[in-house]
Amino acid sequence: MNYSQQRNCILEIVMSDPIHPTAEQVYEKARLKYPNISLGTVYRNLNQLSEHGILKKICSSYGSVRFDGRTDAHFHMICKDCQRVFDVELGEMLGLEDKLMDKFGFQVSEYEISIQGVCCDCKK
Amino acid sequence: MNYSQQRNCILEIVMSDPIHPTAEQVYEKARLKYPNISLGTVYRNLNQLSEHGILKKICSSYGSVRFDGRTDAHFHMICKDCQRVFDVELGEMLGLEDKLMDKFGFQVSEYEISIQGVCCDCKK
DNA sequence: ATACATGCAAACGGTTTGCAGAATA
DNA sequence: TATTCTGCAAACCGTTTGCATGTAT
Repeated sequence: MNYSQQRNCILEIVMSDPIHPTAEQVYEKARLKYPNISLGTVYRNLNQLSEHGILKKICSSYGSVRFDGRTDAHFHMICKDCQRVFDVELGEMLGLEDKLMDKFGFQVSEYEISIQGVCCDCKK
Repeated sequence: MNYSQQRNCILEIVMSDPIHPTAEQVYEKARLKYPNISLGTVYRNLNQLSEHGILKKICSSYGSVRFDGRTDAHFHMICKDCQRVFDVELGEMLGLEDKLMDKFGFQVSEYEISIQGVCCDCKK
């Protein structure tokens, strides 16, 4: 990958705020700095960054794919009302990989835990 | 929901074989019994059944949404090579819901654990 | 100079929807 | 009879891609 201003901007947008944005949301933010940036460029860069393991795709049942600047193992909680995605630390899952290898011979490379429910804000 | 032959057939297809089929795969199977069934009908029914909690949607990063006849809590392991989806029993996750409520006030309604990696068949 | 990235616009593919007619209650 | 469901086809929308131009190395 060569350097590009646009990709750098896109990466910063995703890394700097853990809102787990959609491509469209990244596009809107990127346009503040690069008014002519195209949605295609945003998609291309988000995908490239994911393929290089710099970002991670989050697939939720609600609409579009989201992108995550954190690539270490952690949970995601998705609120059914506001559809925000919250990070949760791993804790309980430590040791899981070994168990799956022992029992199934399944070599875990990454995982994604999506917990749906209602967050404390929306519950009010 | 009124009874319908097509919906019943669709439900049986998803329930009877834990392959976690896509809508397209359900469509192909349903056409064996109802050659004129439309893809729209398959989608409508899969979504209705999911909304009623009779089936569950599985969203994988690989292409289409998949459907699961099991609605109790369990893991999914997705092979990066063959893209098959395997069921794994819960085990380690028991107690998670209480922890999330205590710590975040987050009311879990359901969750989906997607573990990506390479299964023992594909590793060969 | 060469490879890579961009903006634009068109294409793609999975999914949804409007409609007229058929099946169910 | 009133409601729900179906098949069909068109629309939809998030995403990808081809192309000519611009930028990085």
